[in-house]
Amino acid sequence: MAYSERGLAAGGNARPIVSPTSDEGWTDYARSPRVKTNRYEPHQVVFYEGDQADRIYELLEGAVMLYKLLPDGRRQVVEVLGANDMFGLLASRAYDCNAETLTPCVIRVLDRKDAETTPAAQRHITRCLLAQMESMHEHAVLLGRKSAFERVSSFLMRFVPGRGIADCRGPAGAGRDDALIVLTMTRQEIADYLGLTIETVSRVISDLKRRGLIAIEKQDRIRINNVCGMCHQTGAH
Amino acid sequence: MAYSERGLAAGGNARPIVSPTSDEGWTDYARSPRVKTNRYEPHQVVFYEGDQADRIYELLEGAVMLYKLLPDGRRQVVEVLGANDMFGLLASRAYDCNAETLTPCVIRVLDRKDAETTPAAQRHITRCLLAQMESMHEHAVLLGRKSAFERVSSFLMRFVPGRGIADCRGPAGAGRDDALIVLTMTRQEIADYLGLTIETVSRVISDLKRRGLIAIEKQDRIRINNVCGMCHQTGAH
DNA sequence: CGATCATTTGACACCGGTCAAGTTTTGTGG
DNA sequence: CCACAAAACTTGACCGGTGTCAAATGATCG
Repeated sequence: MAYSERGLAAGGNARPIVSPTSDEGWTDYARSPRVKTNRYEPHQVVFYEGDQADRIYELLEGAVMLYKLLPDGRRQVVEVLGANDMFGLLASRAYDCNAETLTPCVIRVLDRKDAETTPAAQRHITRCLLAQMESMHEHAVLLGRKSAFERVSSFLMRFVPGRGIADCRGPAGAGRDDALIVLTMTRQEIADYLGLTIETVSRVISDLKRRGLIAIEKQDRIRINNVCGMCHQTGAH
Repeated sequence: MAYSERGLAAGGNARPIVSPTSDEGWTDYARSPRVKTNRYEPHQVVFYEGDQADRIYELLEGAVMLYKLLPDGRRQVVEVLGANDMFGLLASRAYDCNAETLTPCVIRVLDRKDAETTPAAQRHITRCLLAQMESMHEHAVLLGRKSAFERVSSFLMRFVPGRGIADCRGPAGAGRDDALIVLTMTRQEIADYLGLTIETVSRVISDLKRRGLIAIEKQDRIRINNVCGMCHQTGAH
């Protein structure tokens, strides 16, 4: 039995594990006997590309990345998922990606057949897919058309809530316009997500620091000193 | 009234316009009074990014591309769709891409609300989304990690049915292993799809020709002389 | 405090972009 | 069917942004 399964079986601690954003009776689903909720450690593999795909997953807490490998070892992280995202969804019999946690995670595991035959589940899944599809489109632009600077800037802006989107309301008040973001990915993971090398990511971050746009408080805690200024580095404005 | 709408309103010609691959009563949907079927010319815009998204589209015949633009004019084609694909699906209120026909097309136009409330439509939409998501993952690998040669080779292999997939059965018979493919995209569109410039696409194609892997019969008709050989240029083997 | 791993920095090479001709193909009108 | 113009594509020369390889520095954890 995997650690993650024991984790909850034993788990007497009362932390709620039901998704807060339940829409239209979706969480009724969780009452099914075939639904389990598991805890995962950081950097634990949820499934491998090619595995028989008879389960689908709902990420309740934490962050998960999906990635694909080329035979020579090149890796591309194709999606980074957050709370309430679903994954392991597919058209074919086998998963098309590897799924690995970035942080400690709480993940609900559903039987694929159940999910496919429950209308409420269907709606929820479709909604997730639509949102993920939009992210993929945006990411295709990043991978196909943006420079290394723009890629890293776009990546950092992802973590500033409410900013950098189409209708960005600009800085909240007058004066300073900064934000602290906490990275859950290593430089290597960021590089594999942005289609760059680790060295290039590192160089761009150092350069942004040198130019005063950001400050590195800890390796994984970055302060953006001028959110608006950073936004103009993304290529989207 | 747009040309495309008149096209069918007047259209007395008896060409069948119902999708051949109807699953589980999905085509019942087409009987709704709010469903129209339109014809489009090549390079006609179906909708623009930012347009109010109250319709969804089902491509019955032809090919459509979805693309996004950056403010400075850089373009990324994010998806190339074929018969039975659906598009204009979204999470948000406005389309996130531009949609433009590549060839003459027959497109069924559905009311978004209708589609959202019809279970059979839901299933069909979800199925399309799942297939499109897998393509997007594959394309992210191409954009993020493949060389220009690998990108163009992968692109060409897309058009050889049954080959280049995971379980490629290899050449059908003994002896020659060639295939003729007909491109529906210009070099510029291919470049914008593959995240390259038109010059690089042209150079790679010329090089493949020089090395005898392909032959250009007409600008848009390319013969792959050695499908297996081409496949090994894609980076996937 | 030392070992290990992650990250940064430097030097250099090369792939693919840019700019600028050519050349071929397509379309139009006579 | 031909002549011409416009568009699409190809080719060449050059350069710059990223990748590669190697070493130094910094973080983490026993």
